[in-house]
Formats: sequence, structure tokens, C-alpha cells
Amino acid sequence: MPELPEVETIRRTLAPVLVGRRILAAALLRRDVLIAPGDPRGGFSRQRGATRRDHPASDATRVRPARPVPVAPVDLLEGCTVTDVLRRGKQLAIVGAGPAGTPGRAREPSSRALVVQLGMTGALEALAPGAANGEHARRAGAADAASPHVHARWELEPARGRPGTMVFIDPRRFGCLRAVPTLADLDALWSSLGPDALEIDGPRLWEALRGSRRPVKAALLDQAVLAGVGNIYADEALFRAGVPPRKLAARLGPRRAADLAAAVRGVLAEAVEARGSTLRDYRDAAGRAGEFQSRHAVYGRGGEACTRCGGVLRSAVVAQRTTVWCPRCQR
DNA sequence: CTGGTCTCCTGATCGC
DNA sequence: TGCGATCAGGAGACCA
Repeated sequence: MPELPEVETIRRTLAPVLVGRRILAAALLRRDVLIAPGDPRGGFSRQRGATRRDHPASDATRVRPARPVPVAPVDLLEGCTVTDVLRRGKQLAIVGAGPAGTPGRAREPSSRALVVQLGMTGALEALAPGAANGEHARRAGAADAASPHVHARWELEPARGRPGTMVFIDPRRFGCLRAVPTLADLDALWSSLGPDALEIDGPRLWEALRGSRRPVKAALLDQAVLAGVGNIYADEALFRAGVPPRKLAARLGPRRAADLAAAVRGVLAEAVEARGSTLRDYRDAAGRAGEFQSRHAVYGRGGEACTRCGGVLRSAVVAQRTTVWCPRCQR
């Protein structure tokens, strides 16, 4: 489940593959994965019932369209040269210039972006030539371009020693792609997110928490409050800061908010260093697993011993999420 | 406006 | 061996 460290790891492994290269062709294999400009969907989730309308067949026969669905090619950056791969919170933006020679804009190729939200099981993977041809990938965990869960595919301008194909894979389809026509639109989209969690400081976190009567864990998971934290790193940060997940955000106080901000930064930075946590699906753009999962202190360890005090870790649902904490160390 | 609940989706796992 | 139930959860829609 990609949270900030996993998305940042994908960004770092993807940028060297993409930046400076032109996207020769892009194909969308499942329409409802893309949010195009003008789409009434404000957010990132697919329209209610859209799947059923697009695929009236029963579940048993509902399969991915055999051919790409029609879409404005430039929405998927076809013809553009990638200039940057950005991240805010859990969202990635692949920034492209061009395509060159757009009518009416003779001189400067305009910049646009494709924003990728990975959701639960989403991944962007750069494929080695063999895998891109649909052959079964040798490397364990590597994507297969023929997988029914590949929803979009990009062919890149050839470059020596670099993968020539990128795919968007997402079995659960909680993720999606969003076509963003200008950089101003990208700013507008990202202005609805809170500050990036990797750079959160005490005063800013306290400012965001002090007016909230929610449990502090619910506030941490709110991307408008803080961008990038999901269930795993929320629990880890709360443990490090010694804050009980159900404590009301507004009652934290500025000092403990500063402790929590430092814990959020610390755990995320360490996780980035370890290239993220792989529980099941997550891989970076080269298909490699992360290693931070072996260092989780509380996530997934309900009923086991606290690494700090040896007591039994407690597990309960907080903010609609399974939550694990140490009742003795977090009070 | 706020916070809590529902919903989307597939695959892994478990009990029988 | 098969099969239904359960769980995982990011985040928008919806509702009190």
C-alpha cells in the first residue's frame, strides 16, 4: 500500500527512466482509470456505477477491453517529452512538455502533467524489453505487460540501457490517472492537499490539529491536513512520539504536536532510505521490494510484545482503520 | 462545517 | 478440493 515513502521511491526510480525522453505512444486499456479534463469527477475515485455502465456484462464475463479505449492521446502525455517527475504526499505527477508544434502555440511547448494516484495496489513499472513483449518476466515480482491488471501503457523513445515501456498496474483499481492540462491546474489540484509529511514541522502540525476534535490518528490520515501519511506510518509515528492514537487532536498541545511532527518526519525519512515497506504488492519502478517492513514497531504486530517496554501491543479499529499501539508507551 | 459510515475492488487466507 | 466469509484500506460520496 503505497504511502509517501513508497511513492517517493517510485519517483526516484522512475525519474531516471523517464526524464528527457519522449513518449511515443500511450494506450489506455481501461477507460474508468483515467480522469480527463472536464470530467465531473472532482476527486480521484471512479464515478459511482461507471464500471457497471462501461461493462454491462456480468462479473464473470467482465474483462478488460481487448483494444485501447478512445482517449485524447495527449491526456496520457503521448508526444510529450518528460521534463520532471514530482511528488506531493502520495501523488505523483509526470510532467511533460509539448507535443511540439501544437497549433496556435508555435514557440513554447506548453507543459502538462499526468497525476498518478496509486491507491492500495497501484504501481508504475518500467519494463525490461522481454517483459514488455509479453514474455513472462524472469525476475521475481516483475510485472508482466500481458497482465489483465495493466490499465495503461506507455512506449518511450528508445534510449540505450533504459527500459522502453512503462505500465500502470492496479489489481484493486483504487488508484487512477488524472490528466492535468497545465501546471497551474497541477498547483490548484495540489493546493487542496496539506503540507508534505516529509517536511512537516511542529508549528504547522499543531496549527492543523488544534481545531480538530477528531482522534489524532484520523487527522494524520486526512490528506488535507497532512499529505503522505497512511495507516502504516500513522501507527509508527504515533508509537515513536508516544501519542495514543485515540487522543483528540486538539488536546495534543504544541509540544507534543512538535514531537509528533518530528516522529512523522523521522519514520518517513528512514522508510524512504529503506525504499519503502513491501507487505504484498508494493514494488518500485524497477520491480524491487522495499525493506522497511522488517522495522515496523507496531503495524501488523497486534498482540505481540512492544519493542520498547515488552508489554502486549493492543489492536483496535480507530478512524475506520486497524490500529496497533502500546498502551504503556503511548499515553 | 464536522466527523463518522459506506462504497468501490481483487486476492489472500481461513474454517468447514 | 472447493467455497463462502472475512479482511486489507485510500479517499470520495453521502449523511446525521
